[in-house]
Amino acid sequence: MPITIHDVAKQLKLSITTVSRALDGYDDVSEETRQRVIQAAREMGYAPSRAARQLRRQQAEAIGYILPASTPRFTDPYFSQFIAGLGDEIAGSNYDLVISTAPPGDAAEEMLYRRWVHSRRVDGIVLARIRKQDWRVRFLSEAGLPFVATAHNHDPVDFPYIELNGQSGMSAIVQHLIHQGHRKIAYIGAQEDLILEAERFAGYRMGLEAARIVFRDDLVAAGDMTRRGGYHAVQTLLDLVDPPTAIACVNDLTAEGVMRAASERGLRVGQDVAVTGFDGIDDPEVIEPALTSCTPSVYEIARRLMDMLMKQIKGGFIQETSILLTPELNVRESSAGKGSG
Amino acid sequence: MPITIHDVAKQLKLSITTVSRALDGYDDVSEETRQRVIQAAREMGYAPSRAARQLRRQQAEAIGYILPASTPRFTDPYFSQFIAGLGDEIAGSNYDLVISTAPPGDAAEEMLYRRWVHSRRVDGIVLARIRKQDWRVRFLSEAGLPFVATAHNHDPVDFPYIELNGQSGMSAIVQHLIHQGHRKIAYIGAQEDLILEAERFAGYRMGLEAARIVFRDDLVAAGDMTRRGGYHAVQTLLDLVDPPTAIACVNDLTAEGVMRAASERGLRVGQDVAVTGFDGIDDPEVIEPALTSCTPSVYEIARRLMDMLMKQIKGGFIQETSILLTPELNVRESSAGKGSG
DNA sequence: TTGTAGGCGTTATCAA
DNA sequence: TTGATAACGCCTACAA
Repeated sequence: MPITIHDVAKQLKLSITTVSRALDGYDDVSEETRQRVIQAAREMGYAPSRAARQLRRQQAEAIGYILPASTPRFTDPYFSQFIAGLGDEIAGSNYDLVISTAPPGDAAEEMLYRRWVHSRRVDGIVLARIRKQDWRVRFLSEAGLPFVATAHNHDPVDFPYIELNGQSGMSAIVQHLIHQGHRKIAYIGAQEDLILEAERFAGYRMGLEAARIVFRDDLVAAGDMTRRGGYHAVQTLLDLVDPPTAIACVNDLTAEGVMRAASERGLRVGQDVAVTGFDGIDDPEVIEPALTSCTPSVYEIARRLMDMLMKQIKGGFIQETSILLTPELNVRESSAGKGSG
Repeated sequence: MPITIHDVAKQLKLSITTVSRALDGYDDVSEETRQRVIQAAREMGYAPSRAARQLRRQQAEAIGYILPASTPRFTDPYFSQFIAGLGDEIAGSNYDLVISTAPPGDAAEEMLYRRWVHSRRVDGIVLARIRKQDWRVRFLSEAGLPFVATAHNHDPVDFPYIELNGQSGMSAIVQHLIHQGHRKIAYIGAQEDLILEAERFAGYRMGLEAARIVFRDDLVAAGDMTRRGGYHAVQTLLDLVDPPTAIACVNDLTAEGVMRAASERGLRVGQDVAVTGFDGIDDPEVIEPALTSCTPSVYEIARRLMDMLMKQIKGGFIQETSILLTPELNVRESSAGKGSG
């Protein structure tokens, strides 16, 4: 039988009101009483019942995040880091992070969102992988539930998000490579229907144009944002009669696959060939050479996103509602080498 | 303003009692009434308030899992898959999965567990990475909160777990390697305070002994269950005057690091050197050669673990309280090659 | 500075 | 078969 506020009150011969307010830090309770209450609460192992407090306060004190588990075995470190960022940021408050998995676009996904909203399960939601047309956006904004997202889309509804500017970021990467002396710069992209692919590819072309380098479409290959995708996509590029000296990848995972393929062929990454990523996965798992990518990292973005959501919930008002971050280049070994001109 | 049971009752000119029971499937309500209630509830978008129901029922309808985020940027795919397994299994019920992050052994970790228990935040907990001496075990069993773990330890307390038998598994791996013709078999282990390390290492030695191969301690290196750890640990082994022809790793990630190091040195994994993992991470990210590891996978174990916990919570009694699975070998390319004798 | 009392939305007991 | 009513544990306006 768990300890309730009544037990503490009885023990101290005080009313539950006083106990409640002493614990909540109201200033209309004498310092001496407060100390006694705090002391007793700790000794008895008392913590307010979550359910009761939620009912009374009409707040769930929880944030929800639905993992887009397309396969049962998703393992992009992007999501681990994203969750870590959300978790670390929320840790300071006493809000909880509630996580569910559902395949994107699935009926189960819709059920889940509805249940969370109708049963007032969470006070806010973090939306990942926004689709071009996303019913969730309208649903949540109609329900009046605060949410933030990792990208914007073309829905008519305005909502807060933080997004890395893929175009300027990729353009900067290409210009960096050019600055290193590279002229034959390849690009490995993602699935065509993703917004981020369109933007990053546009950035790639922009970067080339800025240096008046002619676009060669044999230097473009399609991956799928996985290591494996990068590994396979790069094979054709490396087999070319006139192969690239630098390879700009749509994300970090693709770049890791590329590096693996290169080193299997005896090419030294950072010397014989330059490789760059995008996303800033800061991963102790990753092995040298360190990957040139950009900041802020996913982890950082997740933290800011959570902060933004909490402010929205608490204050009701946030200053910046939509943030388009210009990524900064984080040059490391993988693109240190000089191109062959 | 969310819809409550009163709204539904008023709309139908029924009492809240009837509505509640119609929705909960009691059989003392006429079929006609039930249909009307269900219909109206759906139309009005009614779902019972989580908080109120929890308060009344004295149940949180949630399971907790604390991610051992040693650094802010943990990214072991093991955890992604573990979470996916928990999430997919719980999805059938209307329980939620509550996830927090805390560095293992940290004060914050302890606070978190205490808060969850005292505020009756969760009905059960999944414990990962059990330590040899783990205060959590005693704490939870004293608090009477159901929990399950991914391993047992030497605490005097009995608790339900599912565990891959590290000893027999690793022993089987070593014997497999011996069968392939290897005699110089190295082992790369994990942190010493982990139970799984003790067991898997014991399995390694058992496997050698079974074939009367003399144990060489220069063939043992310590990693930390990361790719990077495997990558570094294997360097010394490969630099030996009399290097190993096969390397058994404590987990899949370590093995990936080892494969990377080997291929950088021009060694063909599966031909020049055999490498094996442990855990059965079934990861679309992983690149060839396919890694010899074992089944059932983490994902599978997570599902069974969640199932076990739910049964314990619901029924109060579970048949098998501790399951020691004998892992089956999943031989793939990485250990296909023949040893040099 | 402290105590009394009402109600948050359910579910469960009992009576009609 | 249905309805009135009492908790569940907490917070807070109001009274003392």
